[in-house]
Amino acid sequence: MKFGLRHIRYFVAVAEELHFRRAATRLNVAQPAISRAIGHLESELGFALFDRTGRRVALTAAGASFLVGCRRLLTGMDTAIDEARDVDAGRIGSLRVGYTDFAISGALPGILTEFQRLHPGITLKPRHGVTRDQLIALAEGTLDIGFVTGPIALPGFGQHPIQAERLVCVVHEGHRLARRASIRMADLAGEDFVLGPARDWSHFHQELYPICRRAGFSPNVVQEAYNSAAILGLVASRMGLTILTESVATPARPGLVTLPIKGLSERLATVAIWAEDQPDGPRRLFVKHLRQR
Amino acid sequence: MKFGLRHIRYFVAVAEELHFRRAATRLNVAQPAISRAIGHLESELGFALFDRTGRRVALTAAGASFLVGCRRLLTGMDTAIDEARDVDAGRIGSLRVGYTDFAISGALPGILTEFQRLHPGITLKPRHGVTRDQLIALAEGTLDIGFVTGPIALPGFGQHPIQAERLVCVVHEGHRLARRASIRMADLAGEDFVLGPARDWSHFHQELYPICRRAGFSPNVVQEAYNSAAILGLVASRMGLTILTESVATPARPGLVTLPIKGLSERLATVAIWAEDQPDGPRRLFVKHLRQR
DNA sequence: ATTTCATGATGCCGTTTCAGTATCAAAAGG
DNA sequence: CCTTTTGATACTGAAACGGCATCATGAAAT
Repeated sequence: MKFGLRHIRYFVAVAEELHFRRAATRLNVAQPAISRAIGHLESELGFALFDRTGRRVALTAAGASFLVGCRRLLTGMDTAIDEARDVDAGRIGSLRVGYTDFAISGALPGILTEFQRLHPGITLKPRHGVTRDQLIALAEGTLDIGFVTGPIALPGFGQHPIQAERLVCVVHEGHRLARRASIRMADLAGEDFVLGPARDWSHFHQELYPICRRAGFSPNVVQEAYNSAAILGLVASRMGLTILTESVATPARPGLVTLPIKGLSERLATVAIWAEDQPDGPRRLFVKHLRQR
Repeated sequence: MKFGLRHIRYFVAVAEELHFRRAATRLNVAQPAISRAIGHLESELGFALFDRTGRRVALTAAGASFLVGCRRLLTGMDTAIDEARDVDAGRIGSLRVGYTDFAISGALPGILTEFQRLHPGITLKPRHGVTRDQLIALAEGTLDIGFVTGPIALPGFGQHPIQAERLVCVVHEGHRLARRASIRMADLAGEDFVLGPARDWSHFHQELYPICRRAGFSPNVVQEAYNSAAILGLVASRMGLTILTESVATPARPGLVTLPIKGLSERLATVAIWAEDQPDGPRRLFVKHLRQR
């Protein structure tokens, strides 16, 4: 097999035109080049592709068979290139997206849905994880992008702000504060708190504790629960109250009352974050999508 | 796309070895040729196929995608060539085979069955036709090979004898000759004959009439029927008697008696025949098969 | 830390391949 | 019989390609 794609292309052109000169014109090449290429191809293959009887050019049976193979070959070549190009540009591939309880209750579902619509070739692989675990996974390369509680100050990571939500207080309906239209942080001094575990929810705690301290107390945690749904369940079970973001607490649940907190300017930020030294395929498109929102 | 199959082959080799030098060795070329070919391919494609970080060579995501396309391409190329070669050699294709009533009752079914078993890639297309029509179809190129009543003397046609069958007489069971163990041609003088039409069965008639003349009579044809089954039906209906070959008459039918003819040395020859100026694909194999029987 | 080794990239040169121009030969058409 | 059309061939210059020698760099060994 001592011939190249060039021979194949010439052969297909001649087979379609059944005319050497027209094929040459179509290929922007002189006619002798075609004659030689076809001749070479035939001698390499060991059988004739065309019947040149007089000035009539016709495919032989073997030529007709070879033609379908060659067409498949050329289109296969094109699609192989296009697909590889798509993979290179990140338009095809998979993207592992981490999320926290706070992120998944906010803007993230909309972001993912819209991205999926724009880039159906990319398989999104969402996985739950607290901020700390996500940061580790990003650095290890087992996660492509994380949605975590911010702010984060780490070198080598790219970021984009997603949301900054007001904190609200959630109490059970029998609680002494349940009838109030709003509260102040100072009202919560001495109350029993239900929170996420300090180790896993460290970023949330780092936001919450200074706020409490400024209001003159330190939260008295009587129960730890491992996700926001469990926290709300324990609050409804009258184990205590909690502080969460608006979007987590907002879907009203029976037995629970959500109270806005007056005089509290702090908001809980959620940021998208990624490791800049990791190879970026679909991630680039995703970040671009975030920035264009 | 300014690259050839050579680049593809080199790329696949490097992708499989993940090592430029080993790939070069495998391809029996020097290592710089590989470096340049891959470099050229990458610059043509516009994206990297390999990550060359240090002395480690790894496929990029795009390279991995391109690799599967390239493998498909190469195997596709090989099968395209093999298939075309098979078509050229006549191992794949179709063969239009004509047959007469005499041929299809004799050796032909066995020949076709055996050929089909040996060459499953060839589609046999049997079609019925009297000798004259088959010869015309052969000359026109609408038939590849004919099984006709011989002998034929025509230039430009190849032939091969298939069978030479004894002629027998068929009478109805009530006929005056029905009890005889055998007859002679002279016994048939004055009898009513049922034969195929003179126009279509001309070759058969050309054999039969001289025989009758030599026996001292000319057959008195009272009915013409358009195939051997119809002839036998009319004989059974007591319209007359007929003369056919052994294999046509042998499957005994109720109401009919087959009589050997003594002193008759002539046999009815069936020959395979083909037009030598027609392109021969599967026909060559078929003729070879006939000659090897 | 320094040396050594392995490995891919690059410069240079001779060979091969390839395309363009001009021309030929054969067949179809008038 | 002459003209036109069309594929094949000869020759020439350019581009592609491969091999040799060498360089640059990163990993392993001391």
